[in-house]
Amino acid sequence: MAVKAKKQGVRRASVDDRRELILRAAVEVFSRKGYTGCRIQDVAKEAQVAYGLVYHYFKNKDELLESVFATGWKGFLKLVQAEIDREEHITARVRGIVGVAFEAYRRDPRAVKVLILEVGRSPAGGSVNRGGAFSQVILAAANMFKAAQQRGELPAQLEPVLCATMLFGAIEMGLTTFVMGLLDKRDEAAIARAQEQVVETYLRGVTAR
Amino acid sequence: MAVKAKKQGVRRASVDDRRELILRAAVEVFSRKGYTGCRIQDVAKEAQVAYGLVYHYFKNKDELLESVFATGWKGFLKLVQAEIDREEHITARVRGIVGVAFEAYRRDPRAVKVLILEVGRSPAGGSVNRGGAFSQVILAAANMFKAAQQRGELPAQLEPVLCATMLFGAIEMGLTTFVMGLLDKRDEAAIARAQEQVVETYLRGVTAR
Amino acid sequence: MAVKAKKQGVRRASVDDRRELILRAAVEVFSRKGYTGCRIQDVAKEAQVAYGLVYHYFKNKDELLESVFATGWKGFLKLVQAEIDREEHITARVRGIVGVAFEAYRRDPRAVKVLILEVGRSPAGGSVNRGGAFSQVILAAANMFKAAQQRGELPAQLEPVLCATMLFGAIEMGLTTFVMGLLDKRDEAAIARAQEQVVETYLRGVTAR
Amino acid sequence: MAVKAKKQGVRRASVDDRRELILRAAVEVFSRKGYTGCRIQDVAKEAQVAYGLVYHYFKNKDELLESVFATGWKGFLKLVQAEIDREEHITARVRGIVGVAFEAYRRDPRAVKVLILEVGRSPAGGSVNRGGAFSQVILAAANMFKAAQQRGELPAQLEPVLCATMLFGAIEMGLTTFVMGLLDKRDEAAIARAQEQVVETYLRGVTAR
DNA sequence: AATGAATGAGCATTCATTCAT
DNA sequence: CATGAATGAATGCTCATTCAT
Repeated sequence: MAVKAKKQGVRRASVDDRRELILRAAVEVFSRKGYTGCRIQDVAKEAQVAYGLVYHYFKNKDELLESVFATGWKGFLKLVQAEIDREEHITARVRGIVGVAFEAYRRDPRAVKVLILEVGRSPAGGSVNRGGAFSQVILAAANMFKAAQQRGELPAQLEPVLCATMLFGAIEMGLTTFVMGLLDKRDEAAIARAQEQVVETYLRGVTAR
Repeated sequence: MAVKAKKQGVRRASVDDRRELILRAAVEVFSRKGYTGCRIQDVAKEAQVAYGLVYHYFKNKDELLESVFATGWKGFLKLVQAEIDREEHITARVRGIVGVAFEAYRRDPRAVKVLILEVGRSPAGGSVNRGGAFSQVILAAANMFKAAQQRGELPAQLEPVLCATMLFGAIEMGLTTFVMGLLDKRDEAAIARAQEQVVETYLRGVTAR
Repeated sequence: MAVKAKKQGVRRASVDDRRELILRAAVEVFSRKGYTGCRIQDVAKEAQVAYGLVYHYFKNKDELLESVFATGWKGFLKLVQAEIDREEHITARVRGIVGVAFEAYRRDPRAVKVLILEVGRSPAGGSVNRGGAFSQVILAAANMFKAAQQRGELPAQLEPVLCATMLFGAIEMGLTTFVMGLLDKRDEAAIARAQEQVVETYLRGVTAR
Repeated sequence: MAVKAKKQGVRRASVDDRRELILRAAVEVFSRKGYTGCRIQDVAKEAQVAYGLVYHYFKNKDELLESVFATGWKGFLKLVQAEIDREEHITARVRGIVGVAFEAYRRDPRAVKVLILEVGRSPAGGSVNRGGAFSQVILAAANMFKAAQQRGELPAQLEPVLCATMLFGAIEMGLTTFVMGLLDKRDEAAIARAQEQVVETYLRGVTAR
């Protein structure tokens, strides 16, 4: 029985691996060629699997790309949520959130590039979910800001939703500076400085009176 | 000859009208369906001109979309540049730039939506030019910040390029809040408050020490 | 103006020709390969037009095949209707209808083969219309039989709808005998005898008491 | 050994059950989606067996469908043959054949629908066998009619093959009236009347002089 | 300049069939 | 026997672009 369980485990793992393999390949191709340029064939070739297997794991192209977002976003969301839930002063939480984002970029810049450049773009169908995923983070952060206001850690007159969108706007654009090549993405120190400046500027902006 | 000249004048005007007509139609369709979903046929139908006429005025689809950006961006850029060139304290200029962006949104939300959702996000081909257009504004603003630092209006330790990207990030996300429906886009007062908050937060962030 | 009208006429005619050309080609391929085996490419090749042109005139494969039915059926329907409307004894009308069907077979056996072998078969969508077209004839004939009953030309206890379906069933099977090769389709005399037998048997069946 | 035999017996029965199960599922799906729309996967799902198991019992899709016909047809054929072989007047035999067909419809309308809508109508591949199955009944009936003519029960000038095709045409169309919804398939009395009319009309048609 | 019919390469998607487990 | 993952050829359909009128 242990053996059988193990076998099933292996099989399961194998299945997950395959799916994961294709997903990774999709991220790769997607980040290189963008949404439109990404052909299923390229993904299959990149993953070194047969053409039709992609359709074994994903209903269609849209769902595949959807999953790319969902997966990448889910990981990010989880980490961000952990920072949001941290029982600390709002400044520490904001620092944490920015840190999570920059760390993600350092670890897998291509995945972040996809998330940054393609979120909100797509044929009608998918946009809902992606927009939804994005909204989710915004609203979670907005709640965090609202609570902070009630604890007196933040000026009451600020609109929490705007605080949230501006935070992620600052992060996004901070990273975009590297993604677009306006600053050198291989310069670790520059990335660190950018992170610092995003955090400090944002915090001063929302807290200083 | 006068008659002929007049005729030519009329014709030219007519030509420009046609071009303009198609361009406007492209913005319309583009904002509705996004880059990928925008078919030449849709544009022609929207402009109520014949299919092939689009190819008289634009070499191909890419050039058409390129022109959409160029035109929309050119107008925006001109106004932003005017604010950048204004001989005033950096805070006034920043206020001006944010004002220009929000005003543009109030006047033509669809065009702004296109600019926001599609700029810098595109299949390989056009990215250069569009990215270029975007970079242009960033770099112009970066220069403005650098000069402001030299005049002592801004802390010297800030990276000017990041100041610029963060400014536009804040603006973009401020507007995105409405584009994505997180805040009510028909609520004029909310838009005004958002503008105010974006400006104030940003300025406090970069100036407060 | 006359010239212009002529030109337009020519253009129209040309357009109709193209459509017609493709339609004929579709009948040809369809009768050879059946519904499933009929590839758009084959139709295009048969019509000697470009692949995409088929989609210029027909929305998709289904609509093309739909049109094949509609066209073929329309012609048949018109002739049958003429017989139905003839102001004569029911026996003469029935004779006329059978004559129309057999004549159509003599003239274009392939088209009749398509009509006979493919009616009622197809992906869900199309079947409705084809079934509808078929129902139309049945119901028209049923009305004819009902009127005949009221004129006392036919026993009152017969169900008119059944009279109609049985008539066309007799015709269909009479022709099927040749389509399936149970009787020699090149034997003109055999066809004539079959027509005779279908008519006589059917009429005796419904009239004799 | 007894045990083994028993086991084999059980296995055989089980095997037959499995085969039968798949066959039934095929009829089901086939009647719902038609020849083209019937995917192996659908059949497997309907039978609640694994995808590949279908290929243990049937060489390929064609053979599966072939078997559907063969099985359904075999049962029908057997009953029809029994009526054909009955040592009675031709009218009684015809009555019997019609009765068999209508009874089959009452018992399993879906299977009859498949037989009616798909027999003799198919892509090249399978047509031979299916057409063959159909021809078989026709020819058997034709022989019956020929013998009846020799016994003087039927006019000699009738073509026996045509008598046979017309009989099955009348039956087919009588049932088609319900299959196509021209008459209410839930109205038992209507079905009975239809059967009556088909028999009487046909018999009067072929016998009355 | 204006029209829209014609072209065909490109791509997503399906599905019968095989095969390792 | 049983399973369902894996394969890839086949094909419908789209849409940018050209061209005759």
